Amino acid sequence: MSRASERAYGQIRSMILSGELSPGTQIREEHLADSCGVSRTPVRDALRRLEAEQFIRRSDTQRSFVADWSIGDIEDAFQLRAMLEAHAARRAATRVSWDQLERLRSHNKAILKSISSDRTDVPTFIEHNRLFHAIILEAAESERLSVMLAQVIEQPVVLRTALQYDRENLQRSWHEHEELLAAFTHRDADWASAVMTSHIRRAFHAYAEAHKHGADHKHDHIAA
Amino acid sequence: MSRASERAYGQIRSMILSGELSPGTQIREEHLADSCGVSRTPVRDALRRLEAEQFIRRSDTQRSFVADWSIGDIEDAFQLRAMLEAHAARRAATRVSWDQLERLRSHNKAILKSISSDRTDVPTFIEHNRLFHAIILEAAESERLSVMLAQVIEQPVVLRTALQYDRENLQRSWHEHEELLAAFTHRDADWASAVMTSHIRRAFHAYAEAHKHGADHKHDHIAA
DNA sequence: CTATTGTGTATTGTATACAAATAGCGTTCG
DNA sequence: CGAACGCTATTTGTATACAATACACAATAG
Repeated sequence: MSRASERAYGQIRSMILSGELSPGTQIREEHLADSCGVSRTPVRDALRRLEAEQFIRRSDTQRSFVADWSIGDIEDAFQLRAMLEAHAARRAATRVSWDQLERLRSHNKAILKSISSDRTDVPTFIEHNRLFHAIILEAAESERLSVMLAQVIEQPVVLRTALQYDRENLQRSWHEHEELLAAFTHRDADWASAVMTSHIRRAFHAYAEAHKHGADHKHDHIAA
Repeated sequence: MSRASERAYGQIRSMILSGELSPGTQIREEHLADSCGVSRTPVRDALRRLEAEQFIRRSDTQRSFVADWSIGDIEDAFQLRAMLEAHAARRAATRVSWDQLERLRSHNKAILKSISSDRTDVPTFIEHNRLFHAIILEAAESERLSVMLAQVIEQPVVLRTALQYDRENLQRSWHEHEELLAAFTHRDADWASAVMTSHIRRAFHAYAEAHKHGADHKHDHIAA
């Protein structure tokens, strides 16, 4: 995308992710245009994209609001994510190249390193984790699947899930990745799919566990 | 959406569906603006939506083209659709209301009627079929799932699939709907899911069968 | 003859002005 | 007192002008 439009998109998105724009807030195009330093045209562009990605909802009369996710919506997203990632793993199992396998191994080594030192390096963990999953998606060779998964992965609360992990969860994550690698090495689609389902569902319960305390779910994003 | 924007969207979409805009064609905003009788602004709006729905692809340099689906892409779409609709059926099985069940039965009655007369009424079949599936999606109660399924159902080639059905296929379709109704009545999620998978996969093979003749897959949409 | 750079044209991106629609609120009427 | 109406301020939608960018093709250098 072009400069102004891309900038508006990124800026609004991170405002939502950071909680600066809290769930349920009404969005005014001109206001955002000012705070992004561009005109309304690229802001509108960005809003349409964010709407398609379900970061933003529109009322029946065309007013925009920051999406407000209930705990049910979040479980819903995890359920879809589990299904889609399992599908990706299944496809990847029979398609993954030697080069991709090497890269997967390398990222999981980096993950191990990030949780082995005295102080766990969570940002590094998150980044290599992201790349690990991205390679599987690449190996799955389905443009459509990639687009869909992006919609379900990059949601506010989901993005923050890894931050909830305690050390034990992070280590399990590494271990599950290793098992995934084993499944890929044996080209075992069923195995890969099952491990992935388990991997994502555990992530959901880690999230739910961390959030079942604190009654006001509406502001979890900010508090997390 | 507002009038001009909505109109542009519908018009461009049907131009793609009808083949008036053939796959691979470059799209020029001003040209479409003229043929829709609106300015470029709402056209751009419409293009963004169609891009999100994967009717349109953009080059790395921001030029728009009508999406050109290979047979592999189409199988891919059917695979995702089968998975997502099965998931919808699974969820619907335990949530469907009495009223929704009644509506499902009524639409399937209409389907039976449309294929029972001397001359099968395919448009009527398609419409009631669409509504039948829409009610299941409604009963599944997942906004996100609805959005995703829309992306995968409403593709050019998929829309035309029913037209490919011979009478036998249409009757099987009715029968599978009846079985789905039985599964719902018994609140049997596994059964519902399995029937739905089967239902969609059969539709894919009906499509593939009808299209394996005729070498030039690029123009199937037009020929169909 | 091929590759590369320059220039004009076509196409998309952005800003702005104006039109249409909506919401909030006070007023009036039942 | 409450409901319906209509006004005004606010917000979104559309058109248009202009800016930036990409493409096609020609000219030129190697």
